[in-house]
Amino acid sequence: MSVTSFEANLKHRCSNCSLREICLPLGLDAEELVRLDDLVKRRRRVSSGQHLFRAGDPFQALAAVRTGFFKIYEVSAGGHEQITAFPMGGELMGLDAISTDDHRGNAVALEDSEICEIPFSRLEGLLSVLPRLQHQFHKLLSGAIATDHGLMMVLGTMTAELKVAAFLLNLSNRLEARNQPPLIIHLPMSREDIGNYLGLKLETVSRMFSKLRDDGLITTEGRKTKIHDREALQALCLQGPRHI
Amino acid sequence: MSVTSFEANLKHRCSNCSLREICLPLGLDAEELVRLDDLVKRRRRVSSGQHLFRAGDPFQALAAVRTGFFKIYEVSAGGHEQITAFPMGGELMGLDAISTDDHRGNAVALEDSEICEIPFSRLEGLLSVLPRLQHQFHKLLSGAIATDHGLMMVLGTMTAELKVAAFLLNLSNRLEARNQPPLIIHLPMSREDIGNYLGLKLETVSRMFSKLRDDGLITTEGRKTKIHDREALQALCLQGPRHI
DNA sequence: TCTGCGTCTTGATACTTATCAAAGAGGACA
DNA sequence: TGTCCTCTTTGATAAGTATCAAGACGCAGA
Repeated sequence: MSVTSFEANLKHRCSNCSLREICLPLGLDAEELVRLDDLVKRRRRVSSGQHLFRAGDPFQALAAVRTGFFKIYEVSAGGHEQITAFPMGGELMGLDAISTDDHRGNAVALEDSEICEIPFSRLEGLLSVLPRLQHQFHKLLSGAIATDHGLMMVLGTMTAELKVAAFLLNLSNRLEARNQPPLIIHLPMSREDIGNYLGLKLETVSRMFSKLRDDGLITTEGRKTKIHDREALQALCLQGPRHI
Repeated sequence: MSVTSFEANLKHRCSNCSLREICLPLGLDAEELVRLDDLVKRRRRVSSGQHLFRAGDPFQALAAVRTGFFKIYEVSAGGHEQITAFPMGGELMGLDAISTDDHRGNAVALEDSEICEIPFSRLEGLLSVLPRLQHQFHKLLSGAIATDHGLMMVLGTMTAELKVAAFLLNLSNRLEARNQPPLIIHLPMSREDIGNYLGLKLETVSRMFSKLRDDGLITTEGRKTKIHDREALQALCLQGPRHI
């Protein structure tokens, strides 16, 4: 197993984490942060291509992405795979497992990554005594639902071109929320992964990248994508197919 | 406003509710049930076609469906609507609003319905002192995420015929979980609603109903649908498109 | 640097679903 | 009971995306 632990030094604490405004610590005071830090002892590296958990694994802990990128996919009874999320820094993985005590999704690192492990039963204990942490946790759960609804909207109402545009804008916005350059996107996932996520085939994804490039909205260099006209991308998503 | 209150008599208590094994009360003892009942004072009727809440409304309470059927739809910035759920008895509405303090979705009753209103800030207070209720609430939130992932799977991987088959099976399973006849489905939503939910046009939905009927899997009589061969429907969903 | 292999792009064609159109069925209300 | 209106079904055609196929590109390892 290439998933290794590394020491919980000062750099690896919620109180110092650059993602604390996005993740569980949001809104906590210093004393509460200590309690949370005490819980989130285990930080782990997950190297590119490694699974952090698989469907059927017993659920014991949530995982927050610290650095890197993951993909979460589920496999239907019929064997079809569907990627349900591409979690990045500050996002929680495993929330859907609370209801069954087993993981439903599979989590794979798309690049060398680090995660913080949050033992769930201990977290629930802490929630009871830290109302602000409880509320923030509920906000994160609720936000995950809202995010999923956003993807449903994409899957249900958009054409291939709009899906890809919305996908790039989504990444751009999430980078911006993390104070990273929002217009330079290094996609860690393949065209096939993007297609799976968006309900498209990889060839169609590739064509739509080409179309957006030909229309001057983006430039592409393999997986490195630059957004040239963010407003036009947004307008495209807003207005929908041209004929409407 | 046709949303009216009715008295909280004995029949309208979590402890006597036929849905208590599906809803928030699951796993609570008698004493805990009293505490929850105390919270869920307000029961309301919502007549067919009425909105219970709209996007933008301040979020103050969750709502549990007691009887009847709702649809939840969201409107994108571009004005496209997407139905994200058809909640029925025992299911919570408004979970996605916790993260923003405003509702994102719109809830409309598809038939005369009754709901239980759960003031959210008071609920959070109660969760802190009732660990079992807290855990059940987290399970319901988590289950909502898992349900959404199931819909993503449908939207992203299935053809029109499979989508409709999966939709009917989903309803059938939910009826069964409520001890209602699982093979007789009275659809309270239009073909257009079903299509919106599944990412299809209403004509396509109609054609797929006809196809399933011609294949002997169901019979239809307007919105009343009977499942004749549940196993075949399940097999259809499992195996995917014939050519695979 | 060269080779090999997986990923990506592009093209031609087939298939699925949307669109446009019209007729039929069902329910609400007078 | 009859009429109106909405919803549903069905058909013909168009559009969008998948499929099949081949070549280009890029990266890892020799």
